[in-house]
Amino acid sequence: MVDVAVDLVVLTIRGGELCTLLIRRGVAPHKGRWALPGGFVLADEDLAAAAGRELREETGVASVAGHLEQLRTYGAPRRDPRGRVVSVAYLALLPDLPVPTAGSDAAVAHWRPAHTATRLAFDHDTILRDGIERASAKLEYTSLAAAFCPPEFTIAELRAVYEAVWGTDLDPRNFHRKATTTDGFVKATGRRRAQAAGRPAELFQRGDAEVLYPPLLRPR
Amino acid sequence: MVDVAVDLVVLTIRGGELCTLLIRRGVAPHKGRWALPGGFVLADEDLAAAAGRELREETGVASVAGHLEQLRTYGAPRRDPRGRVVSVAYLALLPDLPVPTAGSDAAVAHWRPAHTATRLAFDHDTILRDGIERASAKLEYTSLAAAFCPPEFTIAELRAVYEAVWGTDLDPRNFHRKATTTDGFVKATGRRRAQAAGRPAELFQRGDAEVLYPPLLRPR
DNA sequence: AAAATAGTGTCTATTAGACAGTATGCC
DNA sequence: GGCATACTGTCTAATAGACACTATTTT
Repeated sequence: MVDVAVDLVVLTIRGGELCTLLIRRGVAPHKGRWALPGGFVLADEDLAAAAGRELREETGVASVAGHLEQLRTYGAPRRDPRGRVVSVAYLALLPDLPVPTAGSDAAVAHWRPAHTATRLAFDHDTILRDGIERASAKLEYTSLAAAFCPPEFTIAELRAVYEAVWGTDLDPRNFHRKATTTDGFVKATGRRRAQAAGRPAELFQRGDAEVLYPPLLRPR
Repeated sequence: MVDVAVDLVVLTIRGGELCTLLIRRGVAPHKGRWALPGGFVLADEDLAAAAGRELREETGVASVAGHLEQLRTYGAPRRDPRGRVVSVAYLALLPDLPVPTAGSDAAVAHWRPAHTATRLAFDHDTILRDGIERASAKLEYTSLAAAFCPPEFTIAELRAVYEAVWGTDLDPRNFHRKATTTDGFVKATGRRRAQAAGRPAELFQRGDAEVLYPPLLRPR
């Protein structure tokens, strides 16, 4: 008999950088260390429901926008000094929210750059790494990048998602062509949005396709 | 507090068909139904170790050849009528073995066609479906197809893996070119193997690359 | 007009898909 | 020789990457 927890890798794009939600632990073990948000699964609760509940409690997000999927399960016998805890990690992708750190929990959540976040509690370094790698891979062959964007977004915003997650620059012209011609990726709204300067960009919504074919591969 | 189990989606190619290892349950619940092999994780046992142990017990395979990876965790509150059981599913890919059903367990394992296997115990229909989908997807962008083959194999055998898993025919000439020119996919041994008829095929080993770039995409 | 950002068009290299043709074995 | 399978070469269409150029806004 073991305890089952869910841990959350919550990713968003803030200021052109991939960020993850971390909480500072107020109690032992690993008191004072940064950790992924999470908690124990309730007696009669589904795993995905527990992940959604923790996400709401930590971020205040209804999670209607964005995306939540199971990442991987971590169950090394001594990963938690309190005893045997098997943790089912979930990956959440969210648009940059106006209320990112409003936690009803005692511990307040903070956004931290995801690529450099390290020395986390438990095995959360590994879980975070796995989450970033999953997100990077899924941007290639799914339309999931739009989960980082508000309901209506410009092609430049969509490109910024790829650039932040992959840590590379992409050619704006070629990206525009790929995004707008790949079937089901984005849907034109006809509306436009004015920037600080320059020609106003057309606004798009997420398309119907889950899978991009052909995929949008990372440059090697 | 819940029980944690591992369930195994064990896949191989037999007679040009994708097959999965199933056991007939001898005890309630779901007595007499077909089910994925699996069992409970021991008190101080790592999840991957438990999966490897179950694989050995059910198949007698040392699992040195082949491939074993975590698939996904299934934890719906009422998925097991005995109580709360969270199951961490693993996916194993094996070459067609001379001793496939030698089980030291009371229940004997049998190979069954994977694509048509259905009406399994618990939520094992879903787990098997997810395992097949994972294998199909990973053939596209990894060199994992070789895990289905013996240490030395012909390009035709490698192609048969793709055709069995994807359920499609591939052009032998184009596949040969793709397999032999994609960096790190296969390594020539210089040896040949005589068939029943026709020119003997060159024997290859698995290459160093984990990831295929560019990928070998399923036809749509 | 200058600057800035959005978007289109064009050229080239690479790759996938179709398939003719050649190589090398067994009967 | 006939047949079967392995392998190579060639043509064409689609796609990615590089980048010139046009469009539409603010200052």
